[in-house]
Amino acid sequence: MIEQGNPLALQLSPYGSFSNREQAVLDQFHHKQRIFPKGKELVHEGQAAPSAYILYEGWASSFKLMPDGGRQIIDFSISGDFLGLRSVFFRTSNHSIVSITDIKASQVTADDLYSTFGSCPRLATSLLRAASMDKAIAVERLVSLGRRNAPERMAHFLLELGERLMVVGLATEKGYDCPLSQFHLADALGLSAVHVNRVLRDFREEGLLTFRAGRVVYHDIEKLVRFCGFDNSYISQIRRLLT
Amino acid sequence: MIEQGNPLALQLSPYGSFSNREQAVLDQFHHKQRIFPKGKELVHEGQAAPSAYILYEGWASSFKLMPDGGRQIIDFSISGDFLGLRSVFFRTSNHSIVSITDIKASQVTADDLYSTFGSCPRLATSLLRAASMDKAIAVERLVSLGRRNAPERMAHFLLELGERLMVVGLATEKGYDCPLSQFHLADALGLSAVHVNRVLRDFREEGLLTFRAGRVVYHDIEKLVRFCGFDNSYISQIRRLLT
DNA sequence: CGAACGCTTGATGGCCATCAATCTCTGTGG
DNA sequence: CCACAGAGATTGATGGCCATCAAGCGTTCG
Repeated sequence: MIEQGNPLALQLSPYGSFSNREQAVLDQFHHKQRIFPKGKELVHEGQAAPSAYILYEGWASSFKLMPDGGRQIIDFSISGDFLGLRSVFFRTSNHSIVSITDIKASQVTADDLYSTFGSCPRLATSLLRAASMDKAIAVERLVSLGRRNAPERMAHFLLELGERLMVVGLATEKGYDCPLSQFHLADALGLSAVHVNRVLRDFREEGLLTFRAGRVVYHDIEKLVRFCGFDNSYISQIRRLLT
Repeated sequence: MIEQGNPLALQLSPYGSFSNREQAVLDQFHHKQRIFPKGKELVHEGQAAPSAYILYEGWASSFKLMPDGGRQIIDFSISGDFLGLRSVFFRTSNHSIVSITDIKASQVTADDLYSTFGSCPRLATSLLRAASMDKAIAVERLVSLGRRNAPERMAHFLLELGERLMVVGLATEKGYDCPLSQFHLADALGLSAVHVNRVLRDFREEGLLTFRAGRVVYHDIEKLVRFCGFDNSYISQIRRLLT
């Protein structure tokens, strides 16, 4: 029942399988996809953004700029994620969204969404659940920034990312490809890029994991999990249903 | 059209006025309210929580406990807020919710919600919007923890709280009553209680604001706003429509 | 009246930001 | 084909913000 080539369906499918009609709506979104180049600003903070996006391939980041030029990355988006859902309900978004790599995405207007809500209420519920998980991730990031030190933050973040990528088939228990720079990590974890570098070096020297040349390789994933107290239940609820 | 005595209606009303029928549904929730004592655990992390709550009076906090005994407060809930919406869609919640004061709240079951969605789709949309704003607040907290120092965090937090309280008529431009201890502030802002104390002392000595004996009094609110770069647009969208 | 809780202030130290310099790699234009 | 620029990675030195430890105070409540 699940179309393998549709990551959005993959992300939503754990919440129940879809009827033909619902599948058709999902595929309709899927076929409207376009290509956006790396560095393209999809949503600008403070500006009206009448449409959202479904991301099918590539990476994007949502962030907020500080008056002093600093940047706080709220989240990274990967294959199958919804972008800018918030900006559909409010007039303006409170953060910007920019593609990190070239991406394939389809634009979804507010009207698309509202009509979907009307004709396929179960899809609406699925969306709500996806949004809920979105918030769960934000909560975990909050905990990281508030109560974990730099190495714990890094470990937790990289493990979480791996779990999310595994849901859409882009990671194994060995590791995953990751186009993020150390600056990206720094801005997401509330650290300086210099310190990110040191933490990654320590991880390498202690045989925990290697992040190099755009690839994350686990060396001792269980030690990592223990070290930062990673509990994947908020993500694996999904995976358990998939496999 | 707005019933003055129903804070939930007050919080949702900015998104459009309600029909009689919708108002009736809201009032139905309103009349099921019960009293819970201070310190009551409404939702326990990791446990099934089949129902959510609508808070009508008093304060609550949602938080996550760390393995080392530390605590990260995710958010405080005030009059009119929805509690544990997440735990309705997932089997388990990823954080606990405990009342800080005695509270009046009504329990809302998952079935209540689903049937509301069916009969009053505009209420469903209102809820989605409320949840969206919830996330906006989480995002602001993320930015605070990631990129602001202690005094900026404090100022931003107290201003945001004031704006939220003003929406439900519990704050003026002079200040507001606030039952939070310095430990609460510390656990929300990712600081130690000792440092919270020092920051508040500095605010007092510099004539910015006074937080004492359960009351926050602004002395120079504009300087505060400038100091931490507070932008209330994500909350005031609501207030502007109310007044 | 003692205990518990929250608030307050001082002293010490560690984590991580900041500044600065070097190195690699990639792409680009002369 | 090479020189050059620019982005990202790496390492060292210095210092500041804030955690931690410790002690004393006021208030509330059983």
